[in-house]
Amino acid sequence: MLDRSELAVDVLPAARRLLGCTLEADTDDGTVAVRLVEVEAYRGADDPASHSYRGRTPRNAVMFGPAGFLYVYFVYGMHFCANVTCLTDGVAGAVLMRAGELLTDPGPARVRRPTARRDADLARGPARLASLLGLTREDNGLDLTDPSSRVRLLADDPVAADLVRTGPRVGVAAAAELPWRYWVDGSEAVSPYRPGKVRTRRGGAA
DNA sequence: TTGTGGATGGTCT
DNA sequence: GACCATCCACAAG
Repeated sequence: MLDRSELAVDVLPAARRLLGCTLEADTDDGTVAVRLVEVEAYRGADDPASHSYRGRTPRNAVMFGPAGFLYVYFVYGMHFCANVTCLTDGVAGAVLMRAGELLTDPGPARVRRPTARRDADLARGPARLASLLGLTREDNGLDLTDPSSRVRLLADDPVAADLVRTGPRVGVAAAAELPWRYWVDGSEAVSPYRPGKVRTRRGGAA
C-alpha cells in the first residue's frame, strides 16, 4: 500500500509520486488494476481551476480532509472523475487521475468498456479510467491506503525522472498556464492534448 | 486519419 | 440558469 504520509504533502510532489503507482479496484467483473501514467494537480485557495477554490461545499468536502482518500465527482451530466486527496486535514488539495495502463487480464476490463478499440484506450482519459474501475459517487471518501477498501493505491517504484513530462492541464480554462499536469513519456494511454475550452454554447444567437 | 459538435444533469451563483 | 477537470459518433479528406 502507498503510505498516507507520502501524500500528505503539497499537490505537485504528490502528483509526481502517484505516477507509476497502481490503482486497484474490486469490481463485479473481477479485480481490475491500472498503472497511473497521467495525473493533474489541483489545490484549493490559490488555484481558480480547483473545485475547492471557492471554499468548502458538500460536494468537495473530501478534498478538505486528510490525504489518501478518494474524491469522486460527476461531470458533464454523464461522467465520473476520480481524485486522490493530498495535503493535510483542513487544507484542500487533490490529484486527478487522468489515465492508466491496464495491468490485469484484459477480459474483465473489456467487459466493462466494450467500446475500447485498443487496450491502451481502456483507461485513457479520466472518465474512462473511473468507468473501468467502476468508480462512482458511492466510492467518494474511500480510504485508498486501507487494504480492506474496495479501491486501493499500491506503491510501486517511482517513474524515472527522465521519463516524467509536465505541461498545462487539459480542458481547464482557469490558470491554464500552470504546468500542473504530469505524464509518463511514451505511454500510449496518455490522453491526447486538447486546448482548454473553446466555449460554444448552444443556441448562441449573436 | 483527423476534426467537429451533441449529449446530459449536478452544482453553485 | 450558466457552467462544467468529458466522451463518442459521425462526417470529411
